[in-house]
Amino acid sequence: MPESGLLSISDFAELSRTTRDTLLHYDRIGLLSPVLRGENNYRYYSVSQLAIVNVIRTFQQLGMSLEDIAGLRDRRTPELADSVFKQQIEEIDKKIKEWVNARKLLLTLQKAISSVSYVDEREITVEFLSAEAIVLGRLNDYSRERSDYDTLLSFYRDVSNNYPGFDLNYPVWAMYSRDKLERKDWSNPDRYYFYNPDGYERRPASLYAIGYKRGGYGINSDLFERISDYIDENGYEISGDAFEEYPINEICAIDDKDYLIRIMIAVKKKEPL
Amino acid sequence: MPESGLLSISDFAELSRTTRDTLLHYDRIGLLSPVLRGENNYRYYSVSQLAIVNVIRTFQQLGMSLEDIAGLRDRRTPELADSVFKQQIEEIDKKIKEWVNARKLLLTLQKAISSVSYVDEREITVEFLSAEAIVLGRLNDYSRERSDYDTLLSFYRDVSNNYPGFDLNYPVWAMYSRDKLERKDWSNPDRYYFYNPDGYERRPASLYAIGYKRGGYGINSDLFERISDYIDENGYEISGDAFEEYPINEICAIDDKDYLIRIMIAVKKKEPL
DNA sequence: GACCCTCCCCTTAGGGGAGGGTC
DNA sequence: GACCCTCCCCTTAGGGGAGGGTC
Repeated sequence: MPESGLLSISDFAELSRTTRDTLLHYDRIGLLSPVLRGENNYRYYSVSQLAIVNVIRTFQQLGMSLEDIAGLRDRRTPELADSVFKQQIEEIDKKIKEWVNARKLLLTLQKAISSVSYVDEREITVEFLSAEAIVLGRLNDYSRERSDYDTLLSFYRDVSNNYPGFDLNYPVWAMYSRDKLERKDWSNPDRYYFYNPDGYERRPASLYAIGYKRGGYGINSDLFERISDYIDENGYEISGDAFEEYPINEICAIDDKDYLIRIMIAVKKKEPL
Repeated sequence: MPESGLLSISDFAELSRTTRDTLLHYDRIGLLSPVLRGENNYRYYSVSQLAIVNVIRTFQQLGMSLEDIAGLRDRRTPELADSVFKQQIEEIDKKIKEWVNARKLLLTLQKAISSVSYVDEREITVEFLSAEAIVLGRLNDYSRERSDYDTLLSFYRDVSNNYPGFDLNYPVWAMYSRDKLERKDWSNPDRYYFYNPDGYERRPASLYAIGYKRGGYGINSDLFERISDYIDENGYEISGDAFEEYPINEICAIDDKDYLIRIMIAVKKKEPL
């Protein structure tokens, strides 16, 4: 017969927002046992054990193993608890930062996709785009690197070494500099970049001539030609760099025929002579 | 011989901030395989696979199983990715809220402990305390409940039902109402409460006569007497409710002889006649 | 010497029954 | 009928070798 104020295992599980199984496990490993076993061998927990479960659960959330938690329990003093709680708070602040970063990544990926949900690939348009924060690599050195892939690899290594705080989570795109474009040379990108809300550089605010094309990586010269012709024929001139991106890529498409390339060339209206 | 721009498994692990073992596991279960196997059977990854690993890792962080992630990969389209990313962002917002709540709990527990690190238990003091947010229970009904424990249990059930948003993570303390104190009746607490930064009620700002005592739960009348005598002898009078707490309790002490009870009685200076 | 391969065994924190007793 | 018990088997995401080949 349960004493007054004692809780059966299921009632205790409900109030502590855990499961019966979890409490059985805690009892088995000796982490938290009921204050009383009835004559029927039933487990009875006291209300004051609720506070203990909550601390256990919070420490678990933080990635601590039940073994380590039991270790802390056996050595607990006000001084130890004070310092552990302070450390845990710092851990939580780190976790929150990680989640904020993960959120920024997902938002960037999602914005890339939704930005092209109503695109007509046949059209070239001229639009004003506001500045976007990016991480921009060094000038690619094709005299030293064997291929596009090697320059890309150098970019990753560079960012990895020079920006230890930055996750390299974001898909990487290619920039072509203005003078190259004016020579109609779009053979090799000059720099790599990726969008990142914490980046120090900017894809500048400007008018951009924007064109799209379906297909896998690498085959872009025809699209450059189309946009270039459009610029010439519509009274614009190149006024800055070009940015080449794949808003639809292997992350959200299986077949590379479905990939979508977008090239944006900074332009301005030609001054009348 | 590796082709240009391809990465060995260890290099790829380093750049993608995972481990070799993890990549071996992904390959074994068919989640992510290298683009190429060398003639020596070595695994070679391409740089564009980095973006994939990052998405996998982010989904994993969110608690998705590798099996589910592989399922998404096999059905991926821009539309699906768009909606999954949006859902994930909402998940992250929930997680962040959970961490913020865990942080508040730890901070409350830590503040309770550090508030008594330099306490002299023999002294009664009178101090001004500012208001603190609390969750305050209904008036305890001792005609219906069998014991202290039952009233406490009712409190938990009440809060659990009426404040579904609130975690019941915080240790619960006891309030004694003013009129009871004036009759020097400190037999049973009138309400229970716990500190919670989101609570709607307040422990009011006031002068409080504060006393401490070592020992386990329940034996408090001698401390009430001491504080009451101090109030009478030093020209104060009771001006509000009393709050009874155990800043040192089973969470941070093993032996209940080390527990520390604190009673705070709201007082004011007696008006001269 | 540093790196790669394929087995194969091990772990944490429970969840899911089966088979039988208790309120 | 709802709840409790014990026993036993199962899972996910890798980590840790051992034993042998490759750069």
